[in-house]
Amino acid sequence: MPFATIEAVRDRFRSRGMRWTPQRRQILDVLDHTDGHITGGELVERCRARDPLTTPSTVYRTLRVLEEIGVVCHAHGADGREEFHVRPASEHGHLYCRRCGVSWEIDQAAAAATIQSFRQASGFAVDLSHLTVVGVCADCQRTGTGAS
Amino acid sequence: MPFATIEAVRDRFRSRGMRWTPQRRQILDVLDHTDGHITGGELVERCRARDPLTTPSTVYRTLRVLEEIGVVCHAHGADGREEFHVRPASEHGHLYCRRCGVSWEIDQAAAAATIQSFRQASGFAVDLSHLTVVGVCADCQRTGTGAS
DNA sequence: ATTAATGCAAACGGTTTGCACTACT
DNA sequence: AGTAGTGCAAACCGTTTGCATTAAT
Repeated sequence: MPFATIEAVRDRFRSRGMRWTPQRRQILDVLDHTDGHITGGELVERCRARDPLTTPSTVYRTLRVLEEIGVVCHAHGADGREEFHVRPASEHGHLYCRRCGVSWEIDQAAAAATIQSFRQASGFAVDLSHLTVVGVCADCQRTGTGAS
Repeated sequence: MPFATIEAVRDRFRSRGMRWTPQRRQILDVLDHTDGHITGGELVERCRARDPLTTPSTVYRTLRVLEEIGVVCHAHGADGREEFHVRPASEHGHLYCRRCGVSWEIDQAAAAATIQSFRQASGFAVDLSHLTVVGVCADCQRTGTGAS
């Protein structure tokens, strides 16, 4: 359950004079079943699986609104595409292996040293949910496949 | 001087059966005068400033080749665009403030704690040149402008 | 009734491609 | 001469927009 409840989000919409529509409910429902993050395209696809009439514009527009009201926030993945994180699911970043392409979540604990070091050095407040760390995972280092 | 010499790169091309052209020399020359990183679009622009006939396709194709032979490598900036780093200019990442939009380089020293913590935790080898850390800089935290 | 949200189709920006032509080796 | 590289224009992908229509309030 990434965010409190869908009803709470609905009320958040209404209290701002925005409307609650079946499409928005659908999107929220998919997000509610999403673990951590999702790209715009993936969200469109998953919505289409439930309702083939889903259109990208509605999905992207809703995502923008959801970001405004603090339900999601977006970062850019290793390939440059937008990646939406559901909040307040525990804030996290991503660790991406450029050899095997697998990615893992970076939770608060794993990022502690990173966040701490930037705060200490320059007072910079790292946004963990925006963090994508690229590199080579332990497995790929061992098997030494592929180029630099 | 981001890389040894342009001549060394030229020889690297030739030794692989690739050709040395005025366009490639131009691109290398611009990269040689680039401090740290540059986007594809910026490179096209700067080349055009010297030779208005420069075309994007040639620039992007050359960048791909340069990455193959290890002269540059690319990451994705905070906005998702490709950012090319010249090597072996000291490897570095970027710190980007989402309030004021300013960005700073993250050098080896500044990244030490981050790199170390990931290596220790999971043996992951962080690619510093691919690292973009987004957050809020000390100044913007103080002046508290804008929203989250 | 009002006006926010939708669906479409077309535009967008950054990057890539097919192809005929040019020019490096 | 042979083939890698160029320039063009058109395609591409993910995302955004204008506009007429629909539907939540």
